[in-house]
Amino acid sequence: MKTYYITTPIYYTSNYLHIGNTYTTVAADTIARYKKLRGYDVKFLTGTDEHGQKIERMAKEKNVEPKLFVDGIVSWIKDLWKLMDIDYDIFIRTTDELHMKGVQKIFKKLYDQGDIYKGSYEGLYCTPCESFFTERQVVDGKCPDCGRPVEKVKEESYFFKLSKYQDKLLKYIEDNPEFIQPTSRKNEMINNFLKPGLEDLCVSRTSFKWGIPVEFDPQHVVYVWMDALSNYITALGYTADDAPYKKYWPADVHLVGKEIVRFHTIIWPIMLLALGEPLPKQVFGHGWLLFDNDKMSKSKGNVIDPKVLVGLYGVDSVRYFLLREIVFGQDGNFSNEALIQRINSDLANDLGNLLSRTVGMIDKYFGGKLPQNQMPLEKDEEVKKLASHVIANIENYMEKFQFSDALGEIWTLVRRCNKYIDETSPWVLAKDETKSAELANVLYVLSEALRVISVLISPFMPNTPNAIWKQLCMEDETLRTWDSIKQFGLLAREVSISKGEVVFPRLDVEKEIEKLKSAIENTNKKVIEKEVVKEVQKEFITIDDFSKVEMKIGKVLACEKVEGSDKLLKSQIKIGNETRQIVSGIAKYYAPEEFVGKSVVVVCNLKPVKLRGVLSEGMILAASNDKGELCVITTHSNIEDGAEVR
RNA sequence: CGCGGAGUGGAGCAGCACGGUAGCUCGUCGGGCUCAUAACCCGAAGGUCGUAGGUUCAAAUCCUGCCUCCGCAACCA
Repeated sequence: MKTYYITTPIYYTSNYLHIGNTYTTVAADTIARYKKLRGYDVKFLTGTDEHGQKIERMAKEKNVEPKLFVDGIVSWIKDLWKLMDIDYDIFIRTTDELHMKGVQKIFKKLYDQGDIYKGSYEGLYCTPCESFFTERQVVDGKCPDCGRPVEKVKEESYFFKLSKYQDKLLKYIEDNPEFIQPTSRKNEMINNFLKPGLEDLCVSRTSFKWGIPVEFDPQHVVYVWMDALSNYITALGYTADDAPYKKYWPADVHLVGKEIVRFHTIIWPIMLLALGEPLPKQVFGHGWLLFDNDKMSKSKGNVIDPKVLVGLYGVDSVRYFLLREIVFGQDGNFSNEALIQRINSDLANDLGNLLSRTVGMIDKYFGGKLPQNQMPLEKDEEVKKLASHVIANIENYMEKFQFSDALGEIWTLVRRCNKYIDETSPWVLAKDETKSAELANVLYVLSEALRVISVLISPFMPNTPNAIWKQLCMEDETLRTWDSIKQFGLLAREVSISKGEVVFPRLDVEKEIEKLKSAIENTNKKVIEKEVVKEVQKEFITIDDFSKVEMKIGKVLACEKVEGSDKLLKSQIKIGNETRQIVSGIAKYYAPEEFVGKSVVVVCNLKPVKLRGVLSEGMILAASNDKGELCVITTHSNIEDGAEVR
């Protein structure tokens, strides 16, 4: 059996995913389902990229282990894929043992053969933020995050010799026009990066720990791309013997967003060239999903949470919209109006209604079962002919991932069926007893067309076909295959029906838009980070664990706002015979002057950290709720500072 | 001259790599039908294809300049 290996990018687990990530994954899922339907042995890979400084830092802020932090996000993501009916075969996490081992081996191999060497990385560093920035990122010589000056810092790190392979890669790209799709992106890569020449890539870091250690130099962790990109082969057990790797690699297609085409068409192929492995057959860089023609971003508060949409309209509607509305490869636009309109006109009016009227007539005119005696009409031929055209066209479009066109084809058939009803006017036939055989035929043709349609939409919309099959009592699974629909008329003549729910109820446009708008706004208001901690699984600790935390009563001697921050207060706290400086994120709830004199609970043996560049030697305990309201813990009656809390 | 994308009837998009009647969905207007989810079917109006030049018998499509919008620039799909 022919194999087909398709991948999505692995998603970075610093936050929840939005509709854009969902878009990529839905597209990949649709291709995977389609290929399965066409008889391929498919492997569909997705997963998560879980390392890096950003995650290390976020976890630290939440006071959880990085692994625990990402576990929370990963389970959220897996839920999302379940919700979206994503039928992946492998879910790789970069924290998986299999992956980490694989990356270490790859790194070592490249080092041993001289493609990775030790050098020093010079970059612009912002000490309070503990981050490196590129020259382009820096704004007027200042850190783009906090606005403080950055300084040039040298750090020992390993480099990967991209330049060594650039000519080989250029040749490969030119010899394989299908490799980078769409073509416009190919030109971009060649002109923008390959022709000017590549710089060697920094592939290790010593400035943080949350990553895969370099086996032979554990000071270093493997940096970003070498870690992330390797997933496509480690997931198949690249380094193990007789692994699926041998069967499925090279990948048939890596589906990626346009912003990471570069990594997938330059760094990744060069890694593979260096390893002596075959290159993926294709990297497809699709466009972005914009919101009302604006880029989605958290700061703009216009991020669409797919769970909200699915909650309101169901998976199939959302998947249909994404794949129909947007030309794959180009940027597309999400808008509430467009979503509602698509659902209404295509799904409710055209498809849902077609099913409903067909089933309704079989019920009304024949008591729910068509008679054997049927008489074909001339008009049938047009429907049949169109059906086979449509199938052929879809096969064409799907090879090029033109989902929108493929769906458009299906809908020409749906519309043709509605027209066929008009042309044959079953309600007229029903009045004339001698026309009973013609009437039965009309309804048979419609049922059969619906069977074709149901199979055609199944890669795009995994649930709707079931509803159709149920209403048409189509239990025979051999009638649900791709090959079976190429023959019009396989469905048994005596169609029985069982009336069911309306598959896509018609929506009241204005009401729905309002509803959608407020639902989206509400979810965006929620402070996302708050939830992360909640979702991290709680485990029991023992009294010994608890006693590791040293807490004492402290008295606030002085307190002031931390400059450049609207959340932080810096307090001098007397704890017995020592005084400590502690920074806490409570400025929104306490004015510095009202905070002075309070007795508070201080965690004393917390590792000191710098917050906004200000040293903090401990933590003041406070209670906070989901609304973000906050209240510092204080004492009920007088007790001297320095007293232990236990 | 950093790189790339976009500019097509009221809205959203296709078409452009291989020049030759400007297509689709929604909306608007008119008509038909009544099986159906006030759904369906037919018809009509509406476009100097951003702009200025060029190539050509012929340009939305190829070339050049300009204008406007957007994105990327080594961890946003």
